[in-house]
Amino acid sequence: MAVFLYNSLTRKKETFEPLKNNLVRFYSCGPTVYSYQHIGNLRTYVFNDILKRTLLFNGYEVKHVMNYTDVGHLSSDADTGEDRMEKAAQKEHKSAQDIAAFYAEIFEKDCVKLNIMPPDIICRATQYIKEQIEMVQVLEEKGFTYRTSDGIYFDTSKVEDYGQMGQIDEEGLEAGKRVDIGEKKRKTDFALWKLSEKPGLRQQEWNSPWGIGFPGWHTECCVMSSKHLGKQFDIHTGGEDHITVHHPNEIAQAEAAFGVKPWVRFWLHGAFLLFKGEKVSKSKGGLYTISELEEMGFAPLAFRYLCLNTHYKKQLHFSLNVLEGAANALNRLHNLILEYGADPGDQKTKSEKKYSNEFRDAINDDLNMPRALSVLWSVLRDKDLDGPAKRNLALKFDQVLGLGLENLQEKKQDAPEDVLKLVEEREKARKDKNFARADAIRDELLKLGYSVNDTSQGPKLKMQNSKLKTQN
RNA sequence: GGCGCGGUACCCAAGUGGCUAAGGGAGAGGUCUGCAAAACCUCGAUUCGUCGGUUCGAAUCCGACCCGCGCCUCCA
Repeated sequence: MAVFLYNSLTRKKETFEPLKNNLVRFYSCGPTVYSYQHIGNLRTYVFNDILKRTLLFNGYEVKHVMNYTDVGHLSSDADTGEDRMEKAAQKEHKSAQDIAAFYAEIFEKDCVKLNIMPPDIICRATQYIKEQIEMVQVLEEKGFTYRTSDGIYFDTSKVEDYGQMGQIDEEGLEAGKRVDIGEKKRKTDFALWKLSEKPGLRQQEWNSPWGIGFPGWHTECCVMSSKHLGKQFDIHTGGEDHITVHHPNEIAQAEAAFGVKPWVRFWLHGAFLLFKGEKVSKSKGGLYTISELEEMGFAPLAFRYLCLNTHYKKQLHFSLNVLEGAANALNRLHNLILEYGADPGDQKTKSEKKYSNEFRDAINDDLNMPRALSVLWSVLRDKDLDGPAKRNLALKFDQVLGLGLENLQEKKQDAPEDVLKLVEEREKARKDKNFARADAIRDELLKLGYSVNDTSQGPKLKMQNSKLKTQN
């Protein structure tokens, strides 16, 4: 069964096959670690994760590399403006290194909460300065660069099909109108090495053949990916904003430096998450972090469910309303799985095979998770399957969905003493048919954050997820 | 201005030429329950932004128009 993926490079859905045997070499553009990652950023990493899990599900081996940008990402793609790491360091009175470490750690914790599998290798731009300089030297030797007073630039006119992926028509670019292109020859040219204006002021600067300075943003991905994945590899991903600037620039310089074409076979891009009808930019602020959602009583995996419910290439209109819907669905899913219990019977029925195939077809069709979820719900509704069989299938599907079905456990025993005491008291009241008292205790427990459900096996205590009633 | 995406029920969202237009959430009714909760059952679009066209047949293809959004500044 083949995996079909939409390739931004060809703008078509193509059959995926690795270049080398069974190994998929996969690079994803990571965050610039100068601030918190909001749920919009995180959506992209959920997308990376389902791609990776789908490949693993299909029996491929995956080598996944991701970077942290911790230098040189300027506040403008016109190659002007401040270095965002430097700016954040100044603002928070910390070293750039500390800023990077601090926000990287938070990002990693958020990924764990979202069940995002960690990359095999994480690399930081500042640890590959030497290699970046070497790459610029290669480009210089091959005649792809020119020098201005503030740095070394890549000459995009030397590349025949520059910007193919972004369908860039240089005449049509508005950049020249809105942004000073400085001494660049063309709007599309980009910095490979920026010289420090006054050496000694920046926290992060290095010596180079051209003078003290720092690397341009686009070089790091080429250098780090080739170091760990080779000079040609299978998949490169990122957010949809990279289709027009960052990735065309990477392609141009990598193909120029390495002499390979295509440098990367498949380019996949995740669509943005929108809030209140528009995209949320960090500069405007105002989009939630995972921690903030947790404070509102939402489980992080509810957000993952929400991401899965929309195809990755389609923009997702986020609201607390919609998140609550996802939280309810996930809750129900968890309840069902808990009810089914373990103990799998091993005989495979016909319908189990049918559902497995349907699921695989869905995920292999350009990661169609909404359809995959639909298959899951069909399984849970099927009258001909018993509990353990349903649970079995659900757990299998969850290898890709990552909704935490495997480690579900009743959460009850860790309730505080006084809560347990109230539950006991309530049971006594119920036995005495003192239902008024029993109901009063139930209300009391609810205020303490616990709900009690009476079942044939006695009362079940549940931590109450304070769910927001509708806002937005 | 250049490039691109989308408009499917109260909400989110699959489906891109042909069986009854997936699925989830919310809602309504019912079973169970001392009452709840959970679970289960039943009911929700003769219709897919609008208007034309192609076709035996279109939500799906073509054209025009209306609306919303993204990238080309920051950002995933």
